[in-house]
Amino acid sequence: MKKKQEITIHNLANELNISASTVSRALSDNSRISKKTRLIVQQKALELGYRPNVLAANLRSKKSNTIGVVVPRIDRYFFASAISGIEDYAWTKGFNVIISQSNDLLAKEVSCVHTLFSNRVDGMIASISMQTNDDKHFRLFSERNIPLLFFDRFCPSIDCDRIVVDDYESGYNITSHLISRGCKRIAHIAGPELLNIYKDRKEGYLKALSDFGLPLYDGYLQETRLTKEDGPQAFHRLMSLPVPPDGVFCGNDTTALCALEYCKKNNLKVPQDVALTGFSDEPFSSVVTPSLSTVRQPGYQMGFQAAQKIIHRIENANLTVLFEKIVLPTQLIVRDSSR
Amino acid sequence: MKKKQEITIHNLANELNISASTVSRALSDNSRISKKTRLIVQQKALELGYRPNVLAANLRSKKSNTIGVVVPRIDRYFFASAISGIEDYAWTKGFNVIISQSNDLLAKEVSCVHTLFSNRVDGMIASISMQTNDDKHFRLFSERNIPLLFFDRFCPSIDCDRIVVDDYESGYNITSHLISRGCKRIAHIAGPELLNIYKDRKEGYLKALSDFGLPLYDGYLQETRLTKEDGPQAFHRLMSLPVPPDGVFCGNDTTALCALEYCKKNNLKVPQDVALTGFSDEPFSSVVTPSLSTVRQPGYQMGFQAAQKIIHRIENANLTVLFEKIVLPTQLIVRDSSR
DNA sequence: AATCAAAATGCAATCGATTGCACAAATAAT
DNA sequence: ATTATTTGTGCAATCGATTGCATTTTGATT
Repeated sequence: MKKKQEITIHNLANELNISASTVSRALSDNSRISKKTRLIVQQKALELGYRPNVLAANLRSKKSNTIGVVVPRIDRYFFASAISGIEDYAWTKGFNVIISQSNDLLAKEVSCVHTLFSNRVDGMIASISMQTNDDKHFRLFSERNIPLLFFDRFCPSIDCDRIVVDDYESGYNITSHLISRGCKRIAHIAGPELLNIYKDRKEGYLKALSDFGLPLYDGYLQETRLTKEDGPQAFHRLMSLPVPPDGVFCGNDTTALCALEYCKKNNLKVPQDVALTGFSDEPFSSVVTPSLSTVRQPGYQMGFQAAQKIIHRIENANLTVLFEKIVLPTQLIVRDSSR
Repeated sequence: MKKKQEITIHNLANELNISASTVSRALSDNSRISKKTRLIVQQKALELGYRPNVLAANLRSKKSNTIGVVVPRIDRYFFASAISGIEDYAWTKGFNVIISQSNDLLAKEVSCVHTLFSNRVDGMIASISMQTNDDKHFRLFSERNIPLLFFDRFCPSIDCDRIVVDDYESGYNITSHLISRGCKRIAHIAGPELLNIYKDRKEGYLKALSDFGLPLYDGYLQETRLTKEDGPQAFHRLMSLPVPPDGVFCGNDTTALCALEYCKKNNLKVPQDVALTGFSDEPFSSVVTPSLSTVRQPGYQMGFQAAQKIIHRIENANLTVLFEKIVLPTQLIVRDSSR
C-alpha cells in the first residue's frame, strides 16, 4: 500500500546540513571525515533506514560484484554441488552468483552467455553443453579479458583457466580395476566425443586395455548421450553380441544404473555374469543393490576453487599470470557391482 | 592485454553526428525516430560492438530485472529442481536469478536476505531454514511491498504468496497407506516442529492414527533434524522399544534410507518385519532395495510456478490482489518398502 | 594577533541510459 | 506563398553514489 520512499545520501545530506560527498565518505568510514561526523551520519542512516543503491555504485565503479554461472542442468547432483561450492566461496567475498542452465542445448547456452555478458558479470564460470561445437559466445569474454573459467567440461579452443579432473587417468584406473578383478572382455559405453571428459575417459579405457594386453572386441565401444533413454538400448546391444562382455565401464552412473536394471530383468548376475562400473558417484550409486563402483568427482571442491580462482582474477585485473589448468584428484570407489 | 574500450551511446552519437537521445531511441526501435535513422544507428552499433550498459539502465529505471532465491541447500534434489524451474521460467521473461543458500542456518539466511535486499532484487523466492524462528529479515521485503514468495517451507508470520504442497494430507495418506497394508503399530520420525511442513506431516499422521482407531504408543513419535547423522539413532530408539513398531513413516527419504540400512545390518526384513516410508522421492528412493515408498513433491513445478507468480507481481506492482496460497498436489508412491 | 600546516568538508564532474519537453524540418492544407 | 500539422531530433535533467580537487575550518606555532 504505502510506498516508503527510498532514502539517498542526498536526503541524509539535507537532513544533516552537510554535503552528499561527506555523507558518502562518512558511510564508508573514510578517515578524511572526522570521527564525530561519521558517527552522526551513520546514526542518521540507521534511523532513516537508508540502504545504499548498489546499482548506482556499480555504475560508477563499473563493477557488478557478480559472477555468472552456466551449467548444463542445475538439478544434476554434480552441478548442484559445484554451484553450492561456488556460492559458498562467493558469499564470503561478497559476490553474487547468477545461475543459468543450458539444458545441454547449444542455443540456450549461447543465449545464457549473452545475457550474462550484457548484464556485465565480473566473471563467468561455465561447464559446456553436450552440443557445444562453437566458441563464439565464449570469445565475448575471453577477447575482452573478462575472467572466464571452465570446470569439468571445457571448450578446448578458448584460452582461459580450467578446473578439471583427470578423466583419462580415471578411465584408465577404473578399467584397470575391472581387469584386476578378472574381467577379460571389457566394453565401454561412452558419451559424446565432442566433450573432452568423455573422450578422455574413453581413451583411458583404451589405454588400459592395450597396456594389459586385452583386445577391443567389435561393438564393445558404444557412443550414446548417456541418458536414461539411451542406456537400456546401448547395454542391450552389448549383451546381445555373439560374445557379450564380462565387464562394462559405463560413461556415467545413470547408464550404469540402466545396465543394472537390465541385468535384474534378464536374470544376469552382477558382478558374476557381468561386472559394472559407472562414473561420478551420484547419490543413488552407493545405495542401489548391488552398490555401484564408480569414480568420485569432487564437485563441491571444483566449484569452490573455481570461485576462488575467478574472484582472484577479478580482484587482480592486471594479473598477467598465465592461465592455469587445475586438476583435482578423483577417487576410485569400488563397490559390489564389480567386487 | 589490450583493453577494448566500451562503446556507449555517446560514442555512437558522435560517430553519426546525432544526439545520444536519438541513439537511445533508435536502439529501442522507438517509432518517433525515422526508420532510416534507426537502421543506421543499429548498423553502427553492431559495427562498433556496442553493448548496452544494463547497470545504467537499471539505475534509471529503478529495476534490476533480477529475482533472488534463498534455499537451505542448493545440492538437495528438491531444491535443485525448484531452482531449475525458477530459472527456466525466469529466463523466458528475461529475468536473472541470483541464488544463495542458508545452509539451514538462521544467521546465514539473514545475511543472504540482506544481501539480496541491498542488491535491489525485484522480488525474492525463499524457503526458510530449519532454524528460522524470526522474521525480521523477511519484513524488509514485505513491509516495502517488494514481491516475496515462499515455497514449501514458509514463514507463517509473513503475509505474502506461498506455494506449498499439502503436507497434512500427504502425511495422512501415507500413514493410511501403512494402515491399509496391515500395520498396527506405526511410528513417525518427525522433523523440527518449527517448520510447517514437518508439523503438518506429523499432524496428518496423528489424524490418520486416530481416524483408524490406532493408538500412539509411548516413544513412537521421535523428533530429529532428519539428517543422515540423526537417522540411525532415532530409528534405533524406535526398534529398541519394548514393543517396536511394525511400520515407520519417516519424515524424509534420507531418514528412511538410514532405517533401511539399519534393518539390513540387523537382519530385519522390510516390509515384513517393519514397513518403511519416506517423504520427497529423492533420486535414490526408487533404486534402493527394497525400493522406498514415499510422497513425490513437484519441485520443478513449484519453482516454475513460483517464478511465474512473482514475476507477475513484479510486472504489475499495483496489483492489489490478495496474497495467494497455492497448493500443488503430491503423489503417493507405493514401492516395495511397504508393499 | 598573525602565520601556516593539517584536518575536515564541499563542489562539480562522472558513470551511461532514459525521457519530458522544446524545437526544427518536412509535409499537408488553404 | 502562407499557415497548420505531422514527424523527426536535440537539450538537459534524472537515477544515486563516488572522487579529484578546491576551499574552509581548526589548531598549533611563533
